[in-house]
Amino acid sequence: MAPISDSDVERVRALVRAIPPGTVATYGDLAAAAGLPSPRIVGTILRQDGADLPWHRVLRASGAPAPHLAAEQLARLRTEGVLADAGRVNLARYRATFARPSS
DNA sequence: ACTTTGACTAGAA
DNA sequence: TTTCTAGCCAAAG
Repeated sequence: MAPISDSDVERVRALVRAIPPGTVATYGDLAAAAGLPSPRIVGTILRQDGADLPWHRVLRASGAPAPHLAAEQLARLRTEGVLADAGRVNLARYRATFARPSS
């Protein structure tokens, strides 16, 4: 399968940077907006090149963060006004909207 | 070249 | 509601 191109990486990085403070996005949202075939790719990219991004605004589809990041991530979100209930954010309320490769 | 891993998800149980 | 399963797909071993 096609390796992740540099342009894909940059596209995802730009999208993450574009998530407004106080809002969040899911891996699936980013994958769709970047035109990637699977949300896993977004995780792979953030693992490799996400250290300098506001990665704490990226959640799973359930509204909960990835398990190994939960503590740190929820703490950071709290400081920008994103409140989590029982370890999960109310996506209906905080989710940022993305322009997708339109039809 | 093959197998396992992982910052995922939707659907079933 | 939660946990489990199957599908996913690039990277790492």
